[in-house]
Amino acid sequence: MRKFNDSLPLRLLKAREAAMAFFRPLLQEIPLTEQQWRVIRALNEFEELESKQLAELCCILSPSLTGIINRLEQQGYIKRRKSSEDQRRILISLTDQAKEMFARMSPLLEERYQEMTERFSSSDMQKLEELLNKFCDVKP
Amino acid sequence: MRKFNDSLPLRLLKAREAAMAFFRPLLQEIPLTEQQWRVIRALNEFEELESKQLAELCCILSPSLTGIINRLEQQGYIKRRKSSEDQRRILISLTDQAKEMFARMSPLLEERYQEMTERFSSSDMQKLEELLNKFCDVKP
DNA sequence: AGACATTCGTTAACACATTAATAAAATAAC
DNA sequence: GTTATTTTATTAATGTGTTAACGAATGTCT
Repeated sequence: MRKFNDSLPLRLLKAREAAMAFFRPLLQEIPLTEQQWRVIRALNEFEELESKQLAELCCILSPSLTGIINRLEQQGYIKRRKSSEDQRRILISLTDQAKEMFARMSPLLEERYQEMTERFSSSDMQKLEELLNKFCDVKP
Repeated sequence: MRKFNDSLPLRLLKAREAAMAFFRPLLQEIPLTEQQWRVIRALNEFEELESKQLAELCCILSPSLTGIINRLEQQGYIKRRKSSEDQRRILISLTDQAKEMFARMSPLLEERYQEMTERFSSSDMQKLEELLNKFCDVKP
């Protein structure tokens, strides 16, 4: 029988923790949670998104996203508007305040990402990313 | 600038989801959460553990573990006793009921693990595990 | 048009994650 | 031996993950 530590899900969890250790300190200074940053990062790239698309991109389930959106709106980082064609859809985008904050923070986070890559190994990182991508397509 | 989807933490998150998709259905039938199963799995291997060791092994922070332990005790899966030398320490072990349940479920889960490995690629799996282990040692 | 099912966002209920603070026991300092 | 420090588990407070259920808006079908 496989030993406890050999479980893949646990290894993935630990690896994620190791990665986040590089970014958490910076995010805490703002302060923003990891998920909040993920949402802001997605909105920075795609300008305006529906709640559903945002959930898909960020891998956040809609009930969680509802809360995250509310808190980000409260903090003045995002704005929401209803789609005119489909009154169910809600379109979300960054405020100017959020764009400024993102412009200030992203170089610092990018720097940490570089440091992480170098301390690991640039080629191993590439190989790891490939394997992870391939593994994500494996379904039961 | 790196594109949204290229973030390593996000890839690790997605990969973990892909892996859990193989096991979740089985665990839900018991029913047990993923974290509860991780705790039971550790206790099955190490017989009796202190709360602190358990947290370390399972990558669960102690405040979370307190709740998990309480619920597992309520369900009759674990028992706790105080260490006689050090009255702070709490020793935790599986009940007979839990051992039976584990013996019944673990072959089924092992089977899913095998299926997951085959659908991915046995050699890629091995390579992935190596890279993950190496990555976990990278610290800021 | 009116009954029907679908889709989207939300709420509800519970479990867990994270940080800070606390209480109790053990250890170290003096 | 009493005080200060450290260690261990817990509680508190807030944020997120997960499943089920709900209500409103749209789409479908006759």
